[in-house]
Amino acid sequence: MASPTEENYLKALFNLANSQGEITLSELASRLQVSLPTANSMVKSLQKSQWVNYEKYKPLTLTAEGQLLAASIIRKHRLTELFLVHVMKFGWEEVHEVAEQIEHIHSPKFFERMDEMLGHPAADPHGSPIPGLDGKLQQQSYVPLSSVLPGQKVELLALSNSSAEFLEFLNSRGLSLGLTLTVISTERFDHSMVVSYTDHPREALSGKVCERLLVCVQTAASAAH
Amino acid sequence: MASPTEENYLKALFNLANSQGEITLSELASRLQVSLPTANSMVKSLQKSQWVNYEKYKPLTLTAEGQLLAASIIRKHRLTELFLVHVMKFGWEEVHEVAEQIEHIHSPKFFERMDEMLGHPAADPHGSPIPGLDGKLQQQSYVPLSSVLPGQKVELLALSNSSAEFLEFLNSRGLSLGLTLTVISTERFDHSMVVSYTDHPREALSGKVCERLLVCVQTAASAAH
DNA sequence: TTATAAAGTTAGATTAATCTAACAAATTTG
DNA sequence: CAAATTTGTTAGATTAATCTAACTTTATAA
Repeated sequence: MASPTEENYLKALFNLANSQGEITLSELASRLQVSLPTANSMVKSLQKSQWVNYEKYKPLTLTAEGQLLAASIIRKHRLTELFLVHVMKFGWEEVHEVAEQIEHIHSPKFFERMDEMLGHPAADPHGSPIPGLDGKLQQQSYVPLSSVLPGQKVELLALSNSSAEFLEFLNSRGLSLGLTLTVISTERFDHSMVVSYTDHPREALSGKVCERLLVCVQTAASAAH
Repeated sequence: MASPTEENYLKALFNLANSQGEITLSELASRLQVSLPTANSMVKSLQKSQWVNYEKYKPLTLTAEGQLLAASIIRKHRLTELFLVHVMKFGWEEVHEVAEQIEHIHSPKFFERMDEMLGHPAADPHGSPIPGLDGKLQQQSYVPLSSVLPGQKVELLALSNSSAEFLEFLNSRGLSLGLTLTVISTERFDHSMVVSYTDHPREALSGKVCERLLVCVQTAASAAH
């Protein structure tokens, strides 16, 4: 069983690998705010547990087992964030710190219940995908609403930025995550768009707003569900 | 800030004090499943943090600060148990282990939200009181329904035993925590009772059931709310 | 009331996670 | 390509939480 500290190292390695490919010790150390020798000795001990492939002076990689474990922690983190926001009415800005703690709770059931209560979400509110139980990251296929062509139906799934004001604005227009939007027209002039959705047959959104709304173009598969 | 380990020592001391008065080192050690020297050195370090009064060979006591901290951890534990059962639909038997972990989460808001969502409960499902934010234990005034006289109005607040079968039985009769019951009559013969409550003007409950239902006799104050 | 048992203490070792100082390897660059 | 810089490693120390072994104090009881 990994300690919370070890779990943080695995998480950092997973995130670095998914954004940079090659992982160096110093990147790991600076990400975790520890000294190089500390990271070095921890990496050796993670190797002993078969979670990390380590050779002197070589870049670091996670083993298959390490990836699975890391993904499960990130899954717990992102589920927690969503749970705090949607079930417990936290603000987006407040959730990270708490989620950093709750992600280390050992209880499959606790997180499966969160998952159920949230309706098995595929991504967190910032558009970062939530790994499945198999540790696989569904590749995110979000695009900003601003890049969608007129006539298309899309699902609003995430926000690229979620300040309190922006959220209030969305509330005032009846916009919430999960909603299906149909693009009616776009305006070359200022990149504003007119869209329709539940109870809103014609709503104009500024270009700035459209860039911040992350959507998924509906496929046959996603529409069927 | 107390580590999770220190918090467990404080919690054990609080619980022992509330059930035994005098606390000896060996009681503490055996409660926490650690050796005497381990408990001894931890107690010294808790003394340094001003949470425990310690003198060689003397019984242990918590300082005022220590009591407050211990009560806050127990509060978090019991709120978590209730939250897991009522919001996340865990079974009573499953919650303890998870609550032992979650009680160490540092986030006042997280637990205040639980408290709100649960309607500021005064006791956990086993009738153990939940300390308030001030660390005070409201003295529990629960009595088994079986000891209530006919004509009295009571509030169902806890269960002395909560097996799955018992809970199913309660569900089948529309009985849930928080409900107000009026005792219509009691039967000398088998200690069964007839009570009325929402949508159930006349329900007979066996003596066994009545012993397991913990209720609070309504006062003017509690009824007003 | 002294001998034995129980409870508490001290000393010293271990493991995990961290650090600084000193050194070595690899990489960058003049 | 050799010098300088960056990166990685080793050695050795520290703190928290734990242990066993040995010893002391307090309590029990013959």
